[in-house]
Amino acid sequence: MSVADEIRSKGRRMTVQRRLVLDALHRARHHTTAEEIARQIRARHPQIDPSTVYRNLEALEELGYVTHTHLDDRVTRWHRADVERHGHLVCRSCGSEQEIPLRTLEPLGRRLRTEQGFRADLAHSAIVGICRECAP
Amino acid sequence: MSVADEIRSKGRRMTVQRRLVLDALHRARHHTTAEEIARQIRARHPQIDPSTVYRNLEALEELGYVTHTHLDDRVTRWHRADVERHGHLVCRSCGSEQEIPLRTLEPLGRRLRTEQGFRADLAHSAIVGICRECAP
DNA sequence: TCCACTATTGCGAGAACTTGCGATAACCTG
DNA sequence: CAGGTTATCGCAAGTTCTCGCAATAGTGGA
Ligand SMILES: [Mn+2]
Ligand SMILES: [Mn+2]
Ligand SMILES: [Zn+2]
Ligand SMILES: [Zn+2]
Repeated sequence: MSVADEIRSKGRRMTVQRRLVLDALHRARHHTTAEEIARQIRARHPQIDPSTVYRNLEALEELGYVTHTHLDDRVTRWHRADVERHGHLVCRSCGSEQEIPLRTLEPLGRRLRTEQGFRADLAHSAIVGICRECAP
Repeated sequence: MSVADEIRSKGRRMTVQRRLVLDALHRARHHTTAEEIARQIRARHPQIDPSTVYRNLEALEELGYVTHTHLDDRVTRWHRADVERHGHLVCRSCGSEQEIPLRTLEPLGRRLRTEQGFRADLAHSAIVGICRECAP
């Protein structure tokens, strides 16, 4: 079953706008911003409103094709849901970003699960701190 | 040395606006939003611009009197720097917030420190997930 | 192939900040 | 306790994302 058929089977619709957002996420290697996706799409299709891009990212996330993470403070980063998940370390001094395997974060996940009954998504927000180069 | 003197000794100035922001943070028990602080101050001093509140929160953070955390996605929460730090668990289903002692997060902090040389600030961003009540 | 239903769109307005700028007022110095 | 320096302010405009609404266009069924 194609993605379009899957989407339709859930009572949603496959529009040209939705397809374009999905394509843009496929072309992007890593996490992109909604603004960047909107910029790319509007370069060829200026009539497509940015709000449509934001709404489609949300819809595609509900449908399970897309997720988002938060790297530095404000911006939301979007990416396909089928790429391997990983955590992020962000240096608040130099801004450098580093990926870490989820395995490193798992012990904390297990602890929160058993002690608090909380199922943590430890890849959702980057961990902020000071990187090796910036530490005195 | 008073806070005002400390601030002046760093080449900054103690204005009525800055004092009001500091007072508002002192009155607030926990994390507040910039908007809430601006609302309180403007109730008595309508001529004070919201942008002044935003700029003062930033300045007071640089000066070391204030810090911020991120609970759910969009809003930044501000609080005095001298209150005890703690982590947060936020449920993405029901939105509930729960505080957890930093002690729970410390093992991960040590691991990131030794394996990556990264000094993590694990209280800066809340951990997102599904709480006990919302889990099936 | 045509139709009715309604998910989705574009647009305008709004929320929540951010930024540039000229005016104001802290503050240090003497 | 003036006077000059400049940090800080208020204001206006810009940015990024959100939301309500009427028009449009995918869809499944006839
Ligand atoms: Mn932050
Ligand atoms: Mn998020
Ligand atoms: Zn760094
Ligand atoms: Zn919950």
